[in-house]
Amino acid sequence: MPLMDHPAVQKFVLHWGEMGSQWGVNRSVSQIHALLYLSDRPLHAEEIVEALSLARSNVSTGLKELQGYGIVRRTHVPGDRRDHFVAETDLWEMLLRIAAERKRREIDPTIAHLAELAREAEADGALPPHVRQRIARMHEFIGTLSGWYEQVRGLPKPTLVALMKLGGKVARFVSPFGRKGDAAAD
Amino acid sequence: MPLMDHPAVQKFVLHWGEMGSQWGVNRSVSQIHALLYLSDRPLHAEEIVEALSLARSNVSTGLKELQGYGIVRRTHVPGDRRDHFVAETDLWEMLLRIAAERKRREIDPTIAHLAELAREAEADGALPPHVRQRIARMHEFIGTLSGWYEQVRGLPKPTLVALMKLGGKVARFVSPFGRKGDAAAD
DNA sequence: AAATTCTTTCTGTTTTTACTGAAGCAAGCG
DNA sequence: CGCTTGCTTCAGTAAAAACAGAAAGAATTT
Repeated sequence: MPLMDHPAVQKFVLHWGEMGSQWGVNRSVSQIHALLYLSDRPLHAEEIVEALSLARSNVSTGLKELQGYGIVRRTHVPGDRRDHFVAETDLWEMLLRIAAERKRREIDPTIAHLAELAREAEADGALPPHVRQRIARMHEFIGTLSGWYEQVRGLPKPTLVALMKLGGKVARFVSPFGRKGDAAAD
Repeated sequence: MPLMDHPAVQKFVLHWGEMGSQWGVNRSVSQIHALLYLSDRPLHAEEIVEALSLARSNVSTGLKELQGYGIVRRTHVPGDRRDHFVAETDLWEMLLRIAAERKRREIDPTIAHLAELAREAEADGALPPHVRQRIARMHEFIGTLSGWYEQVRGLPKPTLVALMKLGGKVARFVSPFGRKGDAAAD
């Protein structure tokens, strides 16, 4: 029984496609991803074509994109020449990879661009000081976020999970003036 | 001298517009936002029209959207009937508000949808167990992230900044006997 | 190496989204 | 009031993105 025949699968895939498009990801791409996520075995392109009623070419492009994000990978099924595909099922891993790739594609170039702009702004005497300052602030801000991500991405998953569960409580480890090591657990 | 006459401003606005569209935000909307961010005084719609060469109606819609995100607000300039607009300049505040709004619009409905799906999946005997499990896992995962956000958003800004600067080092509070990749190095 | 099977790339079409200009509406002013 | 000014909504148009089908390109088999 094909996966898509289950109403729950159908709905999941449709919603995931919607979500994607709200975040700047092509709807077909996120649908393919959703389908693979719910599959417990590697699928080949033709199966995806049938499940989602997409053109073969479209599926090919979509798979490439997903592989670019590192959340889908090709595998081989013994005795079958066709490429098969599986999605990352560890959701932390998935999130971190998507984040990494979007950072690489969008954030890093933005930081570079802002750095360049900040340099130019420095040289431009006619530029109002507040503009210079706001560009610099944005540059710094995005840089800080980016640096934070770089650090967090390297943490072992159990640590991430623990931190997340801790939520706002981590705040007690940091006090505006105090020492960072002041761990007053309750 | 109009803001947009400065090359740095021009470039900033264009790049910000690009960025926006990659994240599912209308290019005009993010351009308007960029312009207001760089302005040190409230602008009225007509000024934005001229600066960005957009239709008046378009600017009106864009401003409404930005107000919806809570990152632009209307002000009144004494002796002028027209509405004027200023952008939030505190970047933390900006980020948190955008996050809050996107959560409200996209994440919360998704969680609700997943909850509904999970219920249905429970009842559907024909549904393969691994599908049930993966839907449940996704539901839980997004719920956890969402809960984390709710906690973090409430923290005072200096605390946020401190935590961010601390980066991966917060890990030592949660896994005292650090593991691979853990930020053991000072 | 010819034929088959599978994948990717390319081009034209469709669909969606963004945008404009006009019309409608509201508020303040003469 | 009725006129002016400013804002929003709406409908048609333009631009952009997504998509399908055809053609080309690899790889494998015979």
